[in-house]
Amino acid sequence: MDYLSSLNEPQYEGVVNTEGPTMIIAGAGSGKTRVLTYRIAYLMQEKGVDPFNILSLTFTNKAAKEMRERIESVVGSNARNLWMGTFHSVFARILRAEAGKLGYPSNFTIYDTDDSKSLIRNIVKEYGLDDKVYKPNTVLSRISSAKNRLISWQEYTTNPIYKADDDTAMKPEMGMLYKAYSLRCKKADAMDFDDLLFNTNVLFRDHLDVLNKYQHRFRYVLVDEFQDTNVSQYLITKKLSAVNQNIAVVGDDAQSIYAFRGADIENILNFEKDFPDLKVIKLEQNYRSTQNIVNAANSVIGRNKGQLKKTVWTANNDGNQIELIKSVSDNEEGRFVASEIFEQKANRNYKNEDFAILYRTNSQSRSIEEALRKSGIAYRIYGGLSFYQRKEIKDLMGYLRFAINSNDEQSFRRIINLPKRGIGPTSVEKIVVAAFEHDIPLWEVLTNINSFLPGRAANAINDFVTLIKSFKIYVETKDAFETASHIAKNSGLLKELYADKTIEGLNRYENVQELLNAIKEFVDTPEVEDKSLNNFMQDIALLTDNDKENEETDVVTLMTIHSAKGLEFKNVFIVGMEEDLFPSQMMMSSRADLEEERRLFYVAITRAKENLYFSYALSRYRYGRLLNCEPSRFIEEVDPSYIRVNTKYGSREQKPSSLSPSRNAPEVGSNYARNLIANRNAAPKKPMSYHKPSDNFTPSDISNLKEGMKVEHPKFGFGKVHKMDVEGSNKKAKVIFESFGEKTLLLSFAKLRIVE
DNA sequence: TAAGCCGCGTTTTTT
DNA sequence: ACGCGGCTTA
Repeated sequence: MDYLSSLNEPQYEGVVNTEGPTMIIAGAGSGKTRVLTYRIAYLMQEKGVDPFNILSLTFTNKAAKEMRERIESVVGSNARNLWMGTFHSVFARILRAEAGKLGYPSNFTIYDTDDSKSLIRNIVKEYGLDDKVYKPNTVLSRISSAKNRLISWQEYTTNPIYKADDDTAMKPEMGMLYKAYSLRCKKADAMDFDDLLFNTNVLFRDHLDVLNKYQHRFRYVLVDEFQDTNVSQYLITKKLSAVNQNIAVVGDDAQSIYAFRGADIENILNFEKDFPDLKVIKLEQNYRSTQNIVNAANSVIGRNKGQLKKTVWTANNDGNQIELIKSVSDNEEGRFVASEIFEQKANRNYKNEDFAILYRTNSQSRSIEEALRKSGIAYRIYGGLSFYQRKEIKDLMGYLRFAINSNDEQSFRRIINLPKRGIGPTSVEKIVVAAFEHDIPLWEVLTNINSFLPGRAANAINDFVTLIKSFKIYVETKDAFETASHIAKNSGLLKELYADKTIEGLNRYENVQELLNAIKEFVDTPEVEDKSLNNFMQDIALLTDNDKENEETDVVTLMTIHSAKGLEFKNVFIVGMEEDLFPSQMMMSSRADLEEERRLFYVAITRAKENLYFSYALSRYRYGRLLNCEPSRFIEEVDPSYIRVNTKYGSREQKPSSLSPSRNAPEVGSNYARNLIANRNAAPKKPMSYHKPSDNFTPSDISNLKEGMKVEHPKFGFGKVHKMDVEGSNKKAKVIFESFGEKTLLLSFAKLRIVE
């Protein structure tokens, strides 16, 4: 095993210490992936473990794929037989195999977030609830967090604790919605993302024989990015390794950035309790970055209170200081970044692939993208609107999904009147309600439509059913590509797209072709045995754009910091370093959240190997408005000795003072003209601007808040506290603002300053 | 049922 | 800015 000689002491421990529970705390750049790969290789080669008995769980498909490739380069093609993938994909696979035990068909549909939200929207409407109170996002995240803590709807609706919480939050119907949502998913033979984990827990809880089978199959369990697991995920891995106890988790609490998704740092503490003879290994030497970068990162993360003890150090060179680039606008920021890349490529022989531009939100990519394009620098954007989220793709996928699972309500709603066949929302609602009230599957209602919906619409439905039946025959007898192209043609989707000769229309047509190409590729892959559409569709909801192969490789990478986790680049630009953008305004409510933002900052810094840039702009477009920005507090949090101000890009431009429509005269009566006039005539709106970051706006102040106090809110201005609700952890205050009237503010979120 | 107009909200990250 | 949903009208 010559590769073992390249490891340092703790790394070596992490590789060869294969028996019993192990926790590897791995600092950024400490060779974590290396340890994981070698550990698996070691298991296979030295311990003779069958790859079939090794389960390795990651959070992104990309990470899984990368690791598989790295292992393959050590142990060869046998690596293909490893159980390796994201939690969601691995357990979706197991759930399909065991679906019958839970009362699902094995071809159940996986609802993506859009499906979930639109289902919630429908339910809220059906129950006549206020959709401003019960916003799909809010409802879904409440349901999601319940599921991630393994709280079923049955428990949620009977346990008064949750009811009390929801009452305080003025959302008393939440439990009812959770129930209705769950029943509707079940009825549609569908699981959402959280169900994949929740139902795996149910499966292992209620079917000990099944649990037993997988406990023995997975003799070794490895979990990457352990700090990002939620309770639901943790319990699955704990159960699976209960017999053999061979569980290895690898993580870094300093890089936990998915608390918003239910990730629970407590898991690290619980792990020590649940596996008392745990072996803890710390990887603290950073091989990735320069001294300067490592030190800067340490100076940032040191500000967080709750971190495990760990000292990340490096033996690498000092390297350059972080360069701070100031610009006047988001567009200028883009230009500066582009010209710096251009220059560095020329002077220091870097290639495009040596650069990454990281930002907090996907929407920030626009200005950067424009600048790169103008400079002729090849780039690739990760994330954003996924290929699979585009309307035309979702439409075709809707047909494919429905042909496979004809009880899938969301697909049904999407395609039933597409192209138009004279079936409106009224008929659709009647059908869905009929299925629910008679407690029969949707498809059964559709195939017997005459007894439920007499009249004109019934004929149209019957035609639709005949069409779908003909598709189902294809699904049963032909391969995925033949089926999909048949459906694309005969559904009328392709024809409709083809008729659209606008640029967007052509794009959409091409996108559909691209999907068909992907299916063709799937069918032509020799290793794929089952070439049915059914098989192709299995995990498609779990795929994201990031998982597609990229043709061009020498490109600058643009991505959010979240997607950059686990990656490294020689040169990294962290752009949009502005207060309220990064750290995000949304996150500024409590200290716990600020600490998560800080960890995110830490992740961003530690992606860089050689050179790091911070960039901020003094103004930025958002919602079509030019907003004033201030430098992020994070810039000041870095020990100043590691930063220098870049003077090359001293701004020559004037900061734009107002939004000036630089287009041709708008058509009279057009939406644009209307908005323009509306904006001009709008009340003397104060220019919407980011408020100054001020210690006066911290949550600590508001704990002293009392009725009758005069307060200031960064957005609503001055007001008087009318009423306080202090129930549970959700403290709320009703405030009457001078210019905005009465608002109820959740105090843990509100930025209030007590005036007097 | 379809088309057209109007008004509203956007909250950040991913499986 | 932009898209979506709701509402009105043909």
